[in-house]
Amino acid sequence: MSIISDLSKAVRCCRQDEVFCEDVTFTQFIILDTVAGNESLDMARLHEILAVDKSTTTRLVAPLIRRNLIVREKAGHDSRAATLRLTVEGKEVWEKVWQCLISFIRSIQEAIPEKKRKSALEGIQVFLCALQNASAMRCAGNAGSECCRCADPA
Amino acid sequence: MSIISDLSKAVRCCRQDEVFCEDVTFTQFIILDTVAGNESLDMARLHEILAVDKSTTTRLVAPLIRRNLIVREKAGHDSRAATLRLTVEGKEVWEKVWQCLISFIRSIQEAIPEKKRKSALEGIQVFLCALQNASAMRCAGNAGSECCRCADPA
DNA sequence: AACCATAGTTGTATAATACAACTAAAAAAC
DNA sequence: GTTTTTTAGTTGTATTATACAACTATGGTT
Repeated sequence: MSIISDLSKAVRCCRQDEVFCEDVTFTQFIILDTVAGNESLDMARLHEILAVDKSTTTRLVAPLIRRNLIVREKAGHDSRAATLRLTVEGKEVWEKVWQCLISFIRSIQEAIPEKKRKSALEGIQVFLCALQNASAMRCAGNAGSECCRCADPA
Repeated sequence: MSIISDLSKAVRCCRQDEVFCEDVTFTQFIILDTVAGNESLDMARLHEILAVDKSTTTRLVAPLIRRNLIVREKAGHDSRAATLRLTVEGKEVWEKVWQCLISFIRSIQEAIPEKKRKSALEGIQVFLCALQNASAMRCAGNAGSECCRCADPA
């Protein structure tokens, strides 16, 4: 139990620099990073990746558009759909935050005794898989249960 | 890098049942649990444990008081200070959510191959320590740096 | 008595998130 | 070709968590 609360605290600790770098939140960076990995990206694809409500995707992208880090265009195949691309400024910001994050991750790795690094990374991956599976199972398994109300699993 | 984003996603997955159980969020449960572990608890102690701003502690506790799960009293030693206690109803809700959580944690454990359980738990603990250390170091180490703005480490 | 520090609250604000309802476009059914 | 259904994304509304600044009231120090 304390692991989950520690997990939650650790992630908040991480996100506490909510204005993470270049006035970009961690979630916003995830979006920049996802869009950077493609010439352009469908909104539909983005909210699949983010695993949030479509409305949330719209809200998360809006400040990045407002700040001219991302530009939104009509998709060729469907006028309802939109595609996203990084602007020149968006690429610059993405690079800067990326460097920031790299050094942060490096300091995490350096804080782990070298002999334990491999098993730590394996351990956490196994745990995260289990956590996600358990969450998915809980939603499905408890469907209709009054005890728990669940959103769709990611 | 993807570990941190997976971590963030996993914790959100966990907290996605934000109305976790009995209409209590995960953070609210943490508070109930912390208060339950003591006959009564100082607010000052609570916000040390939560590692958030004092104002945030006030905000987090308010809905629990409003719903009569927690009661706030003046501390004996200092009229400015407040102490918190669970009500009878608060204890009932705590027990219910606790059971919920226990079965959730059990399903996480069951989702991990038995042979890997010990190393997974060790791995994640090592990682979380490193993450928290890295966060603290980053705030301290970068003090004054324009690149990163930091809140106080936890 | 005056000044400083502390405990907690309140005003203000941001970020993330979701549900319901909506518009407009595309796909399916007839 | 028309009608109905589905889909992509937006908007209204709302909650939760969080922090900074400023505040009041109380306690501690000089």
